[in-house]
Amino acid sequence: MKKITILDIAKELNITFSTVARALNDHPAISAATKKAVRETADRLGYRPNKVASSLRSGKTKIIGVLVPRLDVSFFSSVVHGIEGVMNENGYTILLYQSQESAKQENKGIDTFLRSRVDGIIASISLETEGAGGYGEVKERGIPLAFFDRAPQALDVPSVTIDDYRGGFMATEHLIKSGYRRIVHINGYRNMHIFNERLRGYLDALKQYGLPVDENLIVKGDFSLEFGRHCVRDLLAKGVEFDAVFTLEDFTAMGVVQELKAAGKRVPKEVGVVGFANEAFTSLVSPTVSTLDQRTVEMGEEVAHLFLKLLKKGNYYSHKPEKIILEPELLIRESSSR
Amino acid sequence: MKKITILDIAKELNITFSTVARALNDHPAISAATKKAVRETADRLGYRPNKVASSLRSGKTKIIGVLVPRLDVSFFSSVVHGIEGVMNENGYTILLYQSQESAKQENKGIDTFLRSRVDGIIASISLETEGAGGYGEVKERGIPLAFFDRAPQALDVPSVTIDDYRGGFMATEHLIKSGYRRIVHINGYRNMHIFNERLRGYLDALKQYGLPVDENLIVKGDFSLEFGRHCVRDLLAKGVEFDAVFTLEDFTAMGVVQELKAAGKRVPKEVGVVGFANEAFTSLVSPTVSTLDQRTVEMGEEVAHLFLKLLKKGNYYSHKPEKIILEPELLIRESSSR
DNA sequence: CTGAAAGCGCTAACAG
DNA sequence: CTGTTAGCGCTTTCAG
Repeated sequence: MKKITILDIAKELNITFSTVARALNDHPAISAATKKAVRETADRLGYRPNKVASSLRSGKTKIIGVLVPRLDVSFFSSVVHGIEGVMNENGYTILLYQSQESAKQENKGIDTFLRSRVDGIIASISLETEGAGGYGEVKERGIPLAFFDRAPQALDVPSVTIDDYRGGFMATEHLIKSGYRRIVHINGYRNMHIFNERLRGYLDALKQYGLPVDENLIVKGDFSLEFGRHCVRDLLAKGVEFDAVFTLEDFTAMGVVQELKAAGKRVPKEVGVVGFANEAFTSLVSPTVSTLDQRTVEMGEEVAHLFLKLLKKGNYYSHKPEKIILEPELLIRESSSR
Repeated sequence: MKKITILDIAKELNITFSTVARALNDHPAISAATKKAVRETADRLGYRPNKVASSLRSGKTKIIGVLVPRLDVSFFSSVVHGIEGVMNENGYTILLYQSQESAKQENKGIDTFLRSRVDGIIASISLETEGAGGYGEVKERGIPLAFFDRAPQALDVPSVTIDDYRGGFMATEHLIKSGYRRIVHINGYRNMHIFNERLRGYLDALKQYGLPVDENLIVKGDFSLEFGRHCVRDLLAKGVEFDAVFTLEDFTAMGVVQELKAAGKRVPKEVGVVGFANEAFTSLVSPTVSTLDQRTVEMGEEVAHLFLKLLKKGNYYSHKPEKIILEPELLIRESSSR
């Protein structure tokens, strides 16, 4: 199939290609008759505008780069689902890249986006990213940039996050109010802001309710179901007394529940458990697991809207970066209800 | 920040831009000294090659369009994870589009990809797609195209799917061998090939083991946890006798288990249940739910590899389309073990 | 209302 | 080994 360009349409109609271009772009200074004729022959010939050419000329690609750690984590795929939905409605397409939680791979992604001349980048940083990572250059170049959930503190750009401090606080407060006193908190060993915030919420809740902070109850490690099981085994083996566990995310919480069951501890009767993320399984397992909802799809839609709003304003970096903070929702389920 | 082009580098070094271009592309006929000088000034000036320009000129974008129903379904996000990983290693970037299960939206996606001059398209069709949908044109235009999981039967192009017939057969056979006799099958009301295949597997297994086909035991509808519950309620209300349920996917199976429990039926003692998809929750709930694993990440990697292999061969459509069929894995868990 | 012409930044053939 | 030249298919001024 021969590639059809505006020149072919022009020849067909004995007009110039610039008239064709204008007709196709619905330029006001073109007669309705010409427009109609152009559109008809365009359809007849199977013409498809070449976005590559128009991008080169106009300097706009109508493409947004989306850089996330990994798409097989439901949190991220849900957010991307939200972003794509909104961007698509507004005429943008998504160029997708996964950092696989690696800073090096993340920088490759940024480089690819820069070469691809995306109109902007929406990202959530990898676990390895330090400081602003490779995003400093993006901002310096004046390319619109926004973050969701995992935003680098070192860079002052728009973002949409949830209030992780509140999340940590709410989870802990809820456990305290339910009568639990020795609350273990399993956090990540990485120095990531959102993790630190959840920890800070945990600590402040203890403080506010007059409970002592016991370093033995604060565990750091990677997050996984297996790590949750490991923590419980370890705590029990060490003879550390505890009556509740608040974890950084749900799979760890699930591991905690499983291992507690295996050790003959009743949940929530003897030990209360609260996770984080509202993974699908938390409402299906038994006992159902209390957790914090992170409003994933909404987060994606919000960051897309914020981004579009700023794009329209023009001069993306001339305004004070807006930072939207969503309130997490505490879902009290069986694992912490006694 | 001024945009740096090869011309700026050329001026800086008092050579022509074509030498710069060749140096950057590591052309053999350029002296090592020139290459070094060019690379250094490129770095110093913060040069980023413009992919838009090179795509326009070369006719290759190094972009693959990936069109999936929705990314908030873990099956699809896992496959896309696999596709992106492999494509990325091979220098391709992913342009992402969601059909949201709508044929109209799917055609918009195809149109966008065509305009974007993607080097190829990997897709899984929407529930609404009839015949070849908008993909016929893609093939006619000679643009490389491959499908995973949901491939239109009307179009003879490469694909990677699982053997849904085998899946249906294995699930049913397993239930029969476990002593279940009156096996309900909950299928979708849509006329989708992979669903029909699972049904065919179910029917053939019954036949092979000499069990009668009872139309009352075959239910069609949408798939969701709620629909699973509804089916069980309905069957019980109608007084239909059954001792096992094989569902089209896992959420329906979960609903079945929940409703059976609510009705005082013991799973798997009185009723066996087998799902499809191996969603994360199936191994975490109680009883754990037997299901068929669809090898999602592998499916993504396979389709990407197949695609790349064909791209390299050139003349994408001159070979007989390869159709890779992966064997599903039956995961026998508590819900069907008695 | 339409035409002419320049150029976005690069690739690649042809010359030397 | 390096330079010259001609586009890729569009957008966008400037003319008429």
